[in-house]
Formats: sequence, structure tokens, C-alpha cells
Amino acid sequence: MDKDIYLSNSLGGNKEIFKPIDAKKVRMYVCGPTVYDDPHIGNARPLVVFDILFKVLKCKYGKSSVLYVRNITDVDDKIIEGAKLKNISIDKLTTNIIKRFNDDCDYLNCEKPTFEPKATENIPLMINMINILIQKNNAYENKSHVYFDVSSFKDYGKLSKKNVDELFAGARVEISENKKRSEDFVLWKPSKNEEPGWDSPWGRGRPGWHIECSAMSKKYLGDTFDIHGGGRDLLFPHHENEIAQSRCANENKHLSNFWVHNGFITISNEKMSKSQGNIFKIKDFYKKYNGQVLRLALMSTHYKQAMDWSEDLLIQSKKTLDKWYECQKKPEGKVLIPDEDLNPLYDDINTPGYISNIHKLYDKAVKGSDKDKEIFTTACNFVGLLTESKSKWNDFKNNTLEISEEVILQKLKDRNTARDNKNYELADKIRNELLDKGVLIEDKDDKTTWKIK
RNA sequence: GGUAACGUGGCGGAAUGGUUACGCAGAGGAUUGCAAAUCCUUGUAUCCCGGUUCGAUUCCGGGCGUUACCUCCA
Repeated sequence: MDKDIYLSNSLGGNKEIFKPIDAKKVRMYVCGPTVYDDPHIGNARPLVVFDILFKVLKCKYGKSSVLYVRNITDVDDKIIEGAKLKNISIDKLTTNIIKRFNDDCDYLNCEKPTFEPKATENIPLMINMINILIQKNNAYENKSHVYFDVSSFKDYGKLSKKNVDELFAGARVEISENKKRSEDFVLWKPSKNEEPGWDSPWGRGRPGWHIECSAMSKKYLGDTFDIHGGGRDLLFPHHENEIAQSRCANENKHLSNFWVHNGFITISNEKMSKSQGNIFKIKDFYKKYNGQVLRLALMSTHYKQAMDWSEDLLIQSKKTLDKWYECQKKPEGKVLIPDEDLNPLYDDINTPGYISNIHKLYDKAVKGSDKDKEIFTTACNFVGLLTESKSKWNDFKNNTLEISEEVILQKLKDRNTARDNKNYELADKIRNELLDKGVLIEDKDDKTTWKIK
């Protein structure tokens, strides 16, 4: 489609026309997981949001013209703590969690990014970047620690619209003995023997939290790229610090031209947090819901808004997909989604607006031709919905059932016998029994069929 | 306290300087032994107070409310 893509840019705070630096090589970096615990639905949101943005970008610029990099941070204090807590090796923990993460991505039907670099495989790049920052007087070493000197970077706070003086004047943050100012942040820190560490000019140690993204985005996307994405919580300090490191090391005006942040998921309007005990892991939904249900649920709110997670939301999403799967028809050959229907996605990834259009395409498809059904299905497929076969969708539901198919068929037989004898009381009783077990009966024409509620 | 985002019907949730999408739930109808499914029809909303304007839910100001962020170090 010729239409421009619009994106809300956290840098500046306005919705802008998206123009890539090079239309033949559109570059997006999204902050991936720190692999210390099972991914939760808060992690699921950026996965789906940026998966859709990836698809939209490919739609406009061509499949092979879009690079999508999502890092895996596999060295961090939280990982060290997590391994200790679970009493397993760090290696085992990160391997486990990376597997979980990949399973969750599959479950949510997210495409693989172009590159998924791991922090531990890029330590030399980080050391190199830290060296440059020290040389340029943007960083200093003290007692085997290296800190970034925030006062050396005049644009610090620009992304998150924070005034550095005000931010740290409150004296809420204690000044560490090792660093000059409270706002400075660590680039490198020493590791104890049992902790993971790498040799460096400042002794055996490990990188600070932010430097891995600066090093890896540079490696795969260069000094300046088009889009940097992640959750709202990363805006400060993580992205602010990334900008400081990268721009000082690379001496350029922008790290990324666009900064895109997705909002939070809340539970009963409270932020998910461990202390509240209200964290939902993605794998907790494996048995009860097809991943498509979560995907549609995550699309039902615009990515910038906070979204409240609820069982009701999932029930509605499931119901909608049930309806949509009835109308699924695999497109034969190339089918185009009408521009006017695609429009909302180009306008700042407006997924609710797009869903609305899918509903309209559905209305048309139900009454219309095979072609209409193919257009409807294509529109769903575009955002990763209705991609599995109808039988697979139904199989998933059957697997959640506690009653065997044999028993169901026998009950249907009994009921129809009762109906033939006009014993409607018994017939209704059987129907309600099955309904209690989640089996819904439909009398259509002369045939009785059943399905999972 | 500082900063930012948000406030739309019963619920979820878009859009918009002038008839306020879409879904769920509700109501009425067709159909049905009753249901289910499907189809048709349908009611209901822009937090409060000012300002700009012929006209504000939309723009501006104030208020109220909700939420988030305020690191690393510890």
C-alpha cells in the first residue's frame, strides 16, 4: 500500500510519518527478555505488538527489506539471584528460560526476528564500547567499576523528558562510594569468583544492565537505525542510558529515529508484581486457551494504552475466534486486503480499529462468496490470526474436554430417541447434562451436532 | 514532591472541530418441541468548570480522579 505508516514517537511525543533511513533496509531493535524467570503476559504484549509492526513494515517495504533484532539478556544480577534461589547453575537457568521464551513465542504465533543475539556472546563488543567511552571522557573507572558520567552528555533526559538536576536533587538515591554523582550508572562491575565474569582492562567482571543493547544494536543495525521498541517501563532509565552510551561512543545525533513504547498490563487495575502475587505466566494459559486467544486479546487494546487483563477478555476473544474459524477459507493464490481495511494498522498500529474492520469483512464473508471468505481469512492471517486449520482449532478445544467422544455420541443417540418419542423432558435433561460438561448441542436440519462451548 | 499518560454507553474499546466505529452483554423479531447457532431490528456514552469557535467529546487553561516512572548502588 502506498499510504504512509504513522508511529507515535516517544522522542518528542508526537505521532509522526515514519520514514526509514533506507527503504531497502528498514531497521528495528526491540528490547528482549532478561532470562531470569518464566515470561509473563506483560512480556507477551511487546512480543505481539512488535510482531505486528514487523509485519506492517514488511508489507510496505518488502519482506527482505526489514531487519528486526531482539536481544536476549543472559547476564544480569537478577539471573545470578534467580539461579541461587532455584539452586541451579546460571547456565541451566538461562537455557531453561530461553526455551520457555521460545515456546511462548510459538504459542503466541510470533515470527522469529531476523536476529536474536545473546549478551554473553557479545561481551568483547561491550568492552570495546566501554573503552571508547573512557577514552572520550564519558566514563571513568574506580575500583574495578566503570561508570558512565551523565554530566558529560548534555541530552541526558531528553527521551524521558526528565530534568537531571531535579530528578536526582531529591536525595532519594544514595550516592555510592565508587561513583562521582548519584545519576551516573554502571557500565562494568567486578564479579565474585562464583559469579559469571569476563576478563577486561578493569579486571574480571561483567557488564552493567544497559550496555548490551548499545553494543548489539550497533553490531546488527549500525550507529543510527529506524525504530527502537520496548515496554514503557524501559523508557527510563534503560533507554535513556542506552542513548547516552551509544551517542557518546558513536558521536552521532540519534541512536534511533523512532522510539516506540507499549503500555502496561494490569490485573484489576493494579500493576503486575511479584509482591502482589498477581503475575500470570504465559505458560499458565497453555492448557486452557489456544495461543490465538491471547493474541487476539492483546490486540484488543491500542498498544500505547494500559490494558487490564481479565478472564472475561479471554472468554470474549475465544468466542470471537470460534465464530471466525467457522468462516475460515484458505486463500488460493494471492489475495489482497483492501487498503481501507488495512488503514488502521498503518496508523500507529491501531489494532482495535483493524479488528473492527475484520468484523465487517466477516459480515460480508458470511453471506458472500468464497472470494469474500478468502479476503476475510487473509485479513486475519495478516496479523497472525486464523493461521491454523479449523480442525486444529477444534482439536485444541476437544483436548480440554473431560468427557469422551463415545459417551457424547451415546448421549446424543439417547436424546434423539427421547425426542422421537416426544419425551422432551428427558431430552432437555440430557442436553443440560452435556452443557454442564461444556458440550453444546445443535439441532440443525435433521442432524444433531455437538461442539465445545 | 517531580515528570508523563489517561478519563468515551452496563462492560471492553476506536475515532473525530459539525450524523460518536466495532465487539460483548441487554431488548424485540424470524427460526426451533425447547434450546443452540444464524439472520433482521434496536436503546444507551464523551469526568467537572471556564475559554476560543457559528459549533468542543476533540483545541487551550484550571480542577478532580486513575495509573505509571523517579535507575545502577543498596
